[in-house]
Amino acid sequence: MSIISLYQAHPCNCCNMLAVCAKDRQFSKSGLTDRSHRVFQRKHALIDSGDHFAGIYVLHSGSAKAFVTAQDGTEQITAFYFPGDIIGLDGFDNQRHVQSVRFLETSSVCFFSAKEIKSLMQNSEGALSGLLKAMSHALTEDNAMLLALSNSDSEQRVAKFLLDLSKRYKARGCSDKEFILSMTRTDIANYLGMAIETVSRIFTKLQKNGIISVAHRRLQILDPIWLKACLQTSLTERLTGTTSS
Amino acid sequence: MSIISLYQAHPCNCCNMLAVCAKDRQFSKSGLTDRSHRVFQRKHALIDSGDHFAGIYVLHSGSAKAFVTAQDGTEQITAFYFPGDIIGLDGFDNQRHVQSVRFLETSSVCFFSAKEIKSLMQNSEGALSGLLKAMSHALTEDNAMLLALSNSDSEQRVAKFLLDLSKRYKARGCSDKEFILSMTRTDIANYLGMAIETVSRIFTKLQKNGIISVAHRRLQILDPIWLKACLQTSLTERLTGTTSS
DNA sequence: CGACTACTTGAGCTTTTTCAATAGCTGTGG
DNA sequence: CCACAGCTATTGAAAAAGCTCAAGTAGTCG
Repeated sequence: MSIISLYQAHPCNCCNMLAVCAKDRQFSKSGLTDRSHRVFQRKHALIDSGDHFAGIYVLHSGSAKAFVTAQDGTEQITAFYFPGDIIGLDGFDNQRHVQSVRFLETSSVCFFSAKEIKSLMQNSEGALSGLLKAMSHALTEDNAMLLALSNSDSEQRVAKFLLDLSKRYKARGCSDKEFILSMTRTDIANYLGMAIETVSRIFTKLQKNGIISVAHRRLQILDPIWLKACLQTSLTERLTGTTSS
Repeated sequence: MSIISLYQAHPCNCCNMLAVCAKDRQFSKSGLTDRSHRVFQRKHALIDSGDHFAGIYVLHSGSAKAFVTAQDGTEQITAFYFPGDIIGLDGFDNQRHVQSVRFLETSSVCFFSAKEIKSLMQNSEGALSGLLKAMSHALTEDNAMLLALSNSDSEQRVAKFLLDLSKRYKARGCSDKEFILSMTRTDIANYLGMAIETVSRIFTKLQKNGIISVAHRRLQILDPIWLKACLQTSLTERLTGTTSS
């Protein structure tokens, strides 16, 4: 029940999260009071591909990325996580993790062991349907991403990416107009399936047209309407020759 | 338990499937004996996007495709299903389906209502972990697809697609060297995120190089080794100028 | 302060798409 | 049994989108 209500609310404020984790500690009074919360630094690994599946994590603060690795070593980022997101759902299959997870900044997570999950699921109908929902939701996200990747050009992908971030920040009570990109351009490019130079160029283009303002990691969405319009048509199509200096 | 063992085994033969569905009928002797199996014709819909989530289906025979639809009406195929595959897992989130599902040929499915699933999950630990596995597996598949879409060129994608099909047919006891493509070129192109002409050109190219033989819907993999090699390097790179007539 | 990493920008090149034309297959009806 | 319509697939040529390479700038960390 705890894991799930948390997932649905996408809470950012620590109070919610702590309440949840506190509830969890009450639930299984065994010995994981100290293990249930862990803090990690930027670039550190939460999960490595191939790791044994011990349980799932709820991101408490900070942010993280998940990626899969091909035989030739190339990596593909499959998700970015923000507070309240559940990490490690890919481990139920085969009891091993397929994805690796690294933090993008100093972050903390709350751990739920497989045993805890199992008993939660069997004792609480809400928890069960909640977990199924969470996984189902992750599937939907992936599908949306697949759709975006194969049916959109670079500009549309970047626009979609920014709007997604905006939505997620808003859901967490943060500003949806101005936020810090916790991932590098390289991460963004990888996630969106394009070259880093292309990301850079599109940022520049959007900025020149007054749709966003981007300086280093700080991003502002100046014109959400136009940004949303980018999802449909390409900028150059809509502006019939603008490119003002 | 029944749904799951079936998923893991990926059985193609009807006996296995029927046994499973029979087991299921025993389990809930209510009134769904007649509703549990349904037959559909080619192009008919099993699920439309937005449909209320009633339960999940196990494909019994035939094949199907799932796709999501963007605001502008463009569709993106997200999965192909073969006997034994579970359909409809995206519905747990929001109690509505995001994906639509259409059959590629005359097919039959076995239905498990949400109620049945719930009681199965709470009474059988195996069933629970099995369902979680199935969903987790679907996530992994999606991630693999994401990886392929953004890190491979067209040739590698087509090669991967054919090898995947081959593997899935083999798992179902069918030949992994020769099979019928139940989907159109358009479907393949859509799934792989490329133009239909590109699919056609790559098929031609692979055939000219003696790697596959393709006539209409019948496909033969003549040289699996080379096809696998296509996943790594492009054909033209490996053949240092061949293009024999 | 220097090395390093992250980011931006330009130019040529490659891949893939788009457009257009053609051919083949399927099913229907005369 | 053939002809026709409609869908499916192949092929070529031109155009576009995005990638790679290369160089340079700007923050960041020790």
